[in-house]
Amino acid sequence: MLSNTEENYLKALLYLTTDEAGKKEAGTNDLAAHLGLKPATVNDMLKRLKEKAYVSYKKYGKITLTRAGRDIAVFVMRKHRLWETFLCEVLAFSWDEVHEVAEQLEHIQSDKLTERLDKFLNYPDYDPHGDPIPKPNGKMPPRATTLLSSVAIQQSCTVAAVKDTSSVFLQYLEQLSIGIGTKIRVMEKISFDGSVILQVGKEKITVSEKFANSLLVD
Amino acid sequence: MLSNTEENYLKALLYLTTDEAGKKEAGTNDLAAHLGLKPATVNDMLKRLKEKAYVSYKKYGKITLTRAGRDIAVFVMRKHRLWETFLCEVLAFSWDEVHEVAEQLEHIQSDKLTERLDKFLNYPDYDPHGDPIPKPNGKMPPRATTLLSSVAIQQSCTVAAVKDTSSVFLQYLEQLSIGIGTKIRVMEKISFDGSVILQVGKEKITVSEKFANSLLVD
DNA sequence: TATAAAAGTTAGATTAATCTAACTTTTATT
DNA sequence: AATAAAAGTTAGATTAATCTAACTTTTATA
Ligand SMILES: [Mn+2]
Ligand SMILES: [Mn+2]
Ligand SMILES: [Mn+2]
Ligand SMILES: [Mn+2]
Repeated sequence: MLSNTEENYLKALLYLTTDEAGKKEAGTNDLAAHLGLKPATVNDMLKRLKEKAYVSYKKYGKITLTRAGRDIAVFVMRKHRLWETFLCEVLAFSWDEVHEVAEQLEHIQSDKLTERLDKFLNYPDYDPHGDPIPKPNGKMPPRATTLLSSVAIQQSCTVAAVKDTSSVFLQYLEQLSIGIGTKIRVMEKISFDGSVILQVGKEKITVSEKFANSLLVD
Repeated sequence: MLSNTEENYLKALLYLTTDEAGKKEAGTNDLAAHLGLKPATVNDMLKRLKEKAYVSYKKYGKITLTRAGRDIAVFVMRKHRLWETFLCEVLAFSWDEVHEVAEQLEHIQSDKLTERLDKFLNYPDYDPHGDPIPKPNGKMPPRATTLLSSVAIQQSCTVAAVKDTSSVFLQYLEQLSIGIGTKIRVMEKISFDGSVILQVGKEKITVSEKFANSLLVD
């Protein structure tokens, strides 16, 4: 059985080598930065994970997850997102508070618990941030890919996910009464700095380009 | 912040030095046996816990929890029992399956989670085994103390708690349709071997002395 | 292409948690 | 009280996970 630490490495690798982080390959430094560790530390751990056949790489080369490694990482991600959903929907946590606790809960080892939790939550497809929750077979519901910034003027859309899950951003969204499912109409784009003027409910608000690049919509 | 391991030592000490285990004092060997470790290992850890002022003892002497140590142990126990209750009541686990998972969940660090869980469960006083759940202030609801074996003939009583939480016993109780709250009438006691004949619902059943010493009643 | 910068690796150290084997102190039994 | 047994401690080793400092390889750029 894997340690929490090993699971965290695999999860970080999954993140770094999938769409989310942009790139398809990950190196020692990327991992170290993502996990808040030193490259030397990561290098040691990678040797162990390679030994156990969870990752694959050659000296000085890029790192990829093996099938076994990816399966574990996906399962940890499944647990993380199910717990985040539980915390929000059942225990009334706000969406900026759940991540830290889910980081711990994702390591609880009990298949029965995971499956019962999934059932209790009525088999959700997305977590509170709009991220897809992997199914028991490892398949993922489709992830929204359209950025708010790419929506044409006068078009309407629905918030599907947040690309940035930092507390500051999530709390700002809260303040603007924007959440998953909120309808937004793009009114105007300012060429000068990329700002966008949106219609949200009865309110007209102006947001930055950075903001418009951090929201995914349908 | 304490490691899971340290929390387990403190919880074991709480158990060993309270009513439950009979004795009031605990030694290195007791602790080692209870935790499935070697005395040498426990000795090392005790030095660290003493250093951190969670336990108190002198060389070759008996060990006791300090106020700080006991507070932590009680809080871990609170979490353990709340999670067991959650697993049974909300996720439909049976009472012989919850302990193992609760052993993991009891170490999740989030006061907010604990308090929200308590609220969600409607502030339960007892866990699925009839053990009292400590309140946030550390106070415990009263624990049942009457053994089924001490109930007089022709007296009726209600099952309040199990003294033995092993799977075999819990599953046996299940099979006999006996759970917390079940009404039992003591019909007869066999002097030869201490067996007891009980009336449970419409059934008349005979149980061993060991059995009668493992159930607590009101 | 030569060299500097970035990325990755190795060596050596530290801390927590565990073990075995040997030793010391306390307690129980003759 | 003497001695045997039990309980507790110490010494020395191991493994996982981390670090710093120094070194090597790869990549970028002048
Ligand atoms: Mn984690
Ligand atoms: Mn999430
Ligand atoms: Mn535990
Ligand atoms: Mn219990």
